[in-house]
This record gives sequence, structure tokens and C-alpha cells, in this order.
Amino acid sequence: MIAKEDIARAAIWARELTEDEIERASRGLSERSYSKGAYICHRGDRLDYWTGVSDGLVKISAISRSGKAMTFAGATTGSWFGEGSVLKDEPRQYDLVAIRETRLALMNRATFFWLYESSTGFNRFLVRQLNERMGQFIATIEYDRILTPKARVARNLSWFFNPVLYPRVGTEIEISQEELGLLAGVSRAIVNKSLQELVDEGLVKVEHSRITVLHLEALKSYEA
DNA sequence: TCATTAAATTGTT
DNA sequence: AACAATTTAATGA
Repeated sequence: MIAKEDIARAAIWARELTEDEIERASRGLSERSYSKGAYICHRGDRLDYWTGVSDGLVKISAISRSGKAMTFAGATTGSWFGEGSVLKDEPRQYDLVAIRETRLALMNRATFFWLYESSTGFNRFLVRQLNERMGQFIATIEYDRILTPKARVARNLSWFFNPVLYPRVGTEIEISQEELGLLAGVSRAIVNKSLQELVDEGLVKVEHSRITVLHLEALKSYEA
């Protein structure tokens, strides 16, 4: 088992924190595991923690009034989310589902607020993250209206490489075509065909359970 | 280290 | 949704 302090130190928001702040943060952390397909929480549930993905893949989605499932985002290893619900002290607005075996790091509310009140570094992180997410949601609205399934796949892929929201090193992501389909809201067959075409266009490289992005900018604004 | 097997993933229909 | 082909991971000689 990894020490809490290591989790805190490795977290993206720890980069601008002081030693004292990191130490305090680590004491407010706990971990919880979820098996593939398990609901972490349903819309309307209370989840009084700020949540980070230690390892795995989480789908953030909602069911529209017409009953259609809609995915807002995927959270991969290293990303943190849910600050909105914790800050406002309200139930979660979205469903959270573990798409694969997943370990979550949970920061309790008291610790989150302590950082919020005390740490300028932490606040800088929060502002950056909220700003990036705003940009991504605007892009989501656009893509939902106009894009072909193939472009959905391309743009969903590009989101995983937002350096603020998803602190990954390199240009690869470990994700199966089925998982990507779940996130993009298209069938596995569409994902497969789309990826092959994107490979032909020289934008990505596809291996087993792994996708390498070669031209991120082209994916971000993919239209056809 | 290599061979065998089971499980996951991919490509196609 | 179903099927075959491919790749990986796990097991044990």
C-alpha cells in the first residue's frame, strides 16, 4: 500500500504547495477501490470528498430527461474532480462510473476547505483547473451539435492530453477501443473504424490497448 | 526461459 | 450482436 503522503506529493495540485500544506493534505486522504463497471456515485448522491484517480478510468456522465446517456468527461489516472460539489456542499450533479478497475484517492471536506482557505498554491491550481474545464465544456457543446462519430472519437481522445486536467507524461494513453467508445458515446465498431482512418491520416498510432497521439492539434479541432 | 492456457482486445460482418 | 484472429498475462515445467 502506498503511503498517503506519497499520494499527496505525487498529486498535480501539490506542485505549488509548501511542505506543511502537503503534510496536512496527506492526512486528509483515504483510498477506495472500485471494480470494473461499478457506480462510484449516482446523480443526487452525496459524496463529501474531493476525488482523484490514483489508478484507473472514470466516466462522468448524466442521464438526460429523454433518458439518453450523456458523457461529459473521462477521468484518467492523475486527474482530480468534484471540487464543485464539495465547494457548494451539494449533491453530485453527475453519475460516476468506474470503466475499469479503479482506485480513488478521497480528500475529506475539512481538509479541502483548509487548503482552500490557507494555501495560495492550492487556489492557483483550482482556478487553473476550473478555467480549463470551462473551455472543455464549451468545446463539448460544439462537438455534440455538429460532429460526426469519427470526430467525436478524435476530440474525445484529444481531451486526455489537456496538460492541466490530465497531468500525463508523453503522448500515449492506455485505453481500449471499447472504453473509448463508452466515453465518446459511440459503438466499439465506430471507434475501430474511426481509429483506422485516423491512423491513415497520420494523426495517431494504434496498438493493443494503447493509443499514441501524433498530432494533438489536429485532433482537437477535428471536423470530418 | 519457454510452452501452454485463459482472458482481454481487436477487426470484421 | 456475434464471430474469428490477435495480443497479453498468468501459470508451471
